[in-house]
Amino acid sequence: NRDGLDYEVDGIVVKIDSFEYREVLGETTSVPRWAIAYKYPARQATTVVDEIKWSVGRTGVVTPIAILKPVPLSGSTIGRATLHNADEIKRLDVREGDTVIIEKGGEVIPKVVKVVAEKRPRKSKPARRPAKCPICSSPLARYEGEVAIRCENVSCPMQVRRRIEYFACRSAMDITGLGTVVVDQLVSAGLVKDYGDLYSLKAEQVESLERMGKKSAPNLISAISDSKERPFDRVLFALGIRQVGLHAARLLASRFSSIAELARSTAEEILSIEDIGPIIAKSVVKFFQDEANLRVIGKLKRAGLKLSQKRKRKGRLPLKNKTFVLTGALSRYTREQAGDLIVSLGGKLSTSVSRKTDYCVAGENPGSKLDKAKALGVKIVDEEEFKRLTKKS
DNA sequence: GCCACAGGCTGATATGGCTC
DNA sequence: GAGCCATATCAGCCTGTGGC
Repeated sequence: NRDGLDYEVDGIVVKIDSFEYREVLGETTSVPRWAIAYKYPARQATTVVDEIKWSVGRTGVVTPIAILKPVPLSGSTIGRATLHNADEIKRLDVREGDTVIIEKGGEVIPKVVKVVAEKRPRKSKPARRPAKCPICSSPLARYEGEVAIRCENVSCPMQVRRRIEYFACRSAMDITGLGTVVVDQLVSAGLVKDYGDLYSLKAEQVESLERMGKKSAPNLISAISDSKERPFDRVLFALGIRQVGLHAARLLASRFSSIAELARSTAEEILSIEDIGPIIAKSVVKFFQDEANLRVIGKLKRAGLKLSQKRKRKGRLPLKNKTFVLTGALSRYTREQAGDLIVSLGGKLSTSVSRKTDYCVAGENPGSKLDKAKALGVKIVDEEEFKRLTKKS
């Protein structure tokens, strides 16, 4: 019905006002021009804020977290909720000791919705943002136009730990067995001062750590050694250059064939890459101007990591200019494999759905991205169809 | 300058598997 | 059995980019 309809699935009412006909990937199809999905309201719970803690991330951003009296909500027990930043604390006027209403956004993420003002303790004081880093006591800075407050000490022990964790994480060097706790131990024991030191670790050194033994120590050393095989773009991502995530790292790797070439490049040269703007370009240049970063890269080079790549010959790119979003679990591919496949065939992988998305690949238990894709008229494909699309090459 | 879009960053819980 | 890690899923906020 071109004029629109309302329908109901499992108690969820979807209203479609009208349709239009669009050319989607060579097929003429009808898509809703305007639609609203009515969903169940999020379930809420009431609890008390025991404490507001401040955590330090790898970039030095200091983030407030509400430590809550544990309360069951939507199938899990909530004990913490991010407060995002000092402005959010001010907006909510949340204080230690406050009774608050919480809910799980999208049934996953705990969120403080509001404070129950009438239950506020008499002597409560407004939460104050710290003047010093909670870890290293360095003064905190807040730059004009930025919401975040930052610890500027690049040697802050927490930043060092987080950078190493980031370097080792799955989407970077993918070092199995090197998680938060092991990184903490390595840094505390003085065995590692930066991620470059990982490659000179010996099994005997690791063995002496808590909960490490004759089996896990060699496993960790072997995992670190295996990571030397990660491709150039992953190494670039793992370096932790600010503003350079997986996507930007791939773009840089497609333009520069070695880290030396990238380090020599000017902001203008970097800026000439499509989708890279002045902020990212400046951030890359600044990274390679830092002596400490160059020293760590030296360690990586001596360890034999892939700091260069051969120019790729461009084969057929059947997915060229097509943007994909993945939601849910696929049975034949991990998310990473599916993403790599899309990129290798010329496609673009995105994390959020928009009108510009060409395909939403929906696996088992898809999330809200599928709803959004449907509402925007994005072509939805299942795993079989995804396989056919990628086989066309 | 405004706006839409995309990516980056930080944070959350649950569960299964592995190691000690 | 305890503890840790990996994995999966997503939110919310912020920022960068490019088009108009």
